[in-house]
Amino acid sequence: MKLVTWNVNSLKVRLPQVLQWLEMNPVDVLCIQETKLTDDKFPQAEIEAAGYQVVFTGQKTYNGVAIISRHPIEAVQKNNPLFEDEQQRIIAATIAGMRIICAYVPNGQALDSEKYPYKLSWLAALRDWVKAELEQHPQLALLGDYNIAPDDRDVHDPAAWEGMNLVSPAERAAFQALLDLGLSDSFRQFEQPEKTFSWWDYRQLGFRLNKGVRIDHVLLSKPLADRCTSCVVDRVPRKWEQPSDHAPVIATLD
DNA sequence: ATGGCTTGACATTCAAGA
Repeated sequence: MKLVTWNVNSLKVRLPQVLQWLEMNPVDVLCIQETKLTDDKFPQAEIEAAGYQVVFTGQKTYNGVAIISRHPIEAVQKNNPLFEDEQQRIIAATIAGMRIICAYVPNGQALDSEKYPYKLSWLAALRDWVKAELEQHPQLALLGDYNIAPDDRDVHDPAAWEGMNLVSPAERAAFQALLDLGLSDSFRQFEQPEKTFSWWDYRQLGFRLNKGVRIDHVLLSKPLADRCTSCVVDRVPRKWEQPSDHAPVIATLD
């Protein structure tokens, strides 16, 4: 069982790469973020033609999330019922007995931006909702772009980033609060190469110089974490022409 | 030096991303 998260930064631009990647990597569940498409423009037929089911919720220009699955998709929930939000950032569904939550956490922009308190309250509401979901679905996976680098190991230059958006103590505490629900950062269940990241800036040769951050995560509840045999970042599509600035993160379960 | 890419939109510059 392979569960994947990938921020595609516009599905309109990236659809050929998503289909190419799925052909090379026949996964069970692919959660994507930043589709940037209203639902009437979503390429459902193309994804179904590739042998997958898909559910999605989007809006114009910003945000938008989808779950692509090889298995039947049931009990779809769009957005957090505990948090009124016009921004389309969450879609959840039950697939193969697992509760799958695909989340695009607000970026926050900067600590003095009005988007930063929005990010923190959004994360607090996510925690409350995931807690309730866990009580109903012990087998739960929370995949997405968290816009949080949980640890200094997850930042190419921790000194330069200290106290900044993505690494601030309040954001890291919000991430820890999710782990405290009993979730496991599947990437850290295993020995990993140093300086493994999931996002690199388009500018200033960010990818070539590996100036990145690890902000895309697969969190697993205990029953799923116990079945997890690996979690890796696939850097291959980041090297393609006109890539997303994020790479897919793949968790494999027995 | 807030620059440097990339995407999308009531575009022909601006907002937003991270």
